Amino acid sequence: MKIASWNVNSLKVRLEHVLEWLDYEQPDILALQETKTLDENFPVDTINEAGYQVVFSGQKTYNGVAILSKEKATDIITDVPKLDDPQRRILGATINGVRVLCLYVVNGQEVDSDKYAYKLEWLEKVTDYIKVDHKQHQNYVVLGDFNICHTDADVHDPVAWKDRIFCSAAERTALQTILDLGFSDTYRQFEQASDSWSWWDYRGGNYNRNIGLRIDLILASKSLAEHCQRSIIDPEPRSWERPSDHAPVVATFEIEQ
DNA sequence: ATGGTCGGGGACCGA
Repeated sequence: MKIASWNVNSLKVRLEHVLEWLDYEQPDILALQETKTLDENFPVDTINEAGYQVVFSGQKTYNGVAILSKEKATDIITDVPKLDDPQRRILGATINGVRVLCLYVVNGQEVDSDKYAYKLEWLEKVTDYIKVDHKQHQNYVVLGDFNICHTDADVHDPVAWKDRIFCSAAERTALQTILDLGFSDTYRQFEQASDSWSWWDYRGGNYNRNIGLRIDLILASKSLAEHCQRSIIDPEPRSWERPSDHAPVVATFEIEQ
């Protein structure tokens, strides 16, 4: 079972990229973030014609999440308890017995800003939900754009980024708290090349200079993680014309479907 | 060599 995640930075602009990528990668599940698409405008027919079903939670201009899957998604959630949030950043679904939680974590702008406080509160409420929901679903994947660099290995310049947004102690602790519920960062289960990033700033030719961050993660529950055979970042679509600033990430699990 | 959205200029958000 191949499970992927991609922040597409507007599905309208990136639809052809998504279709091209689905065609060659053939994931069973693809979680999208930053679709920036109202539900009534979601390209359901085009996705269906590509062989995928889809569920989504969108809004105008900002945020928006979706889950594409070859098999049917059930038990859809778009919100978690105690988080009354108009921002569409959360989408949970069960597919082939695997609970999938797609997250577009709050950016946070700057440490100690109002948005930073919202980021930490948002993470706390989502973590509370995962803790409860995981008890009912052994095979569980939390994936998406986390907007957190877990360790200095996930940052091109840890000195410059020290204690800044994405790298603050409170953000890293929040991510560790999710991992401590029994999740594994599948990417780090395998030996990886150094300087491997999932996001590169559009500015300054940063992709060609390989200056970036690893902020797009696929976390798997213990029962799934022990069957993870591969977890990679596919940088290729970042080199395509008019790309998303994020690359897709992919994890493969050897499990009964 | 800053992109996307909304809207029709430029502000806002992003990471």
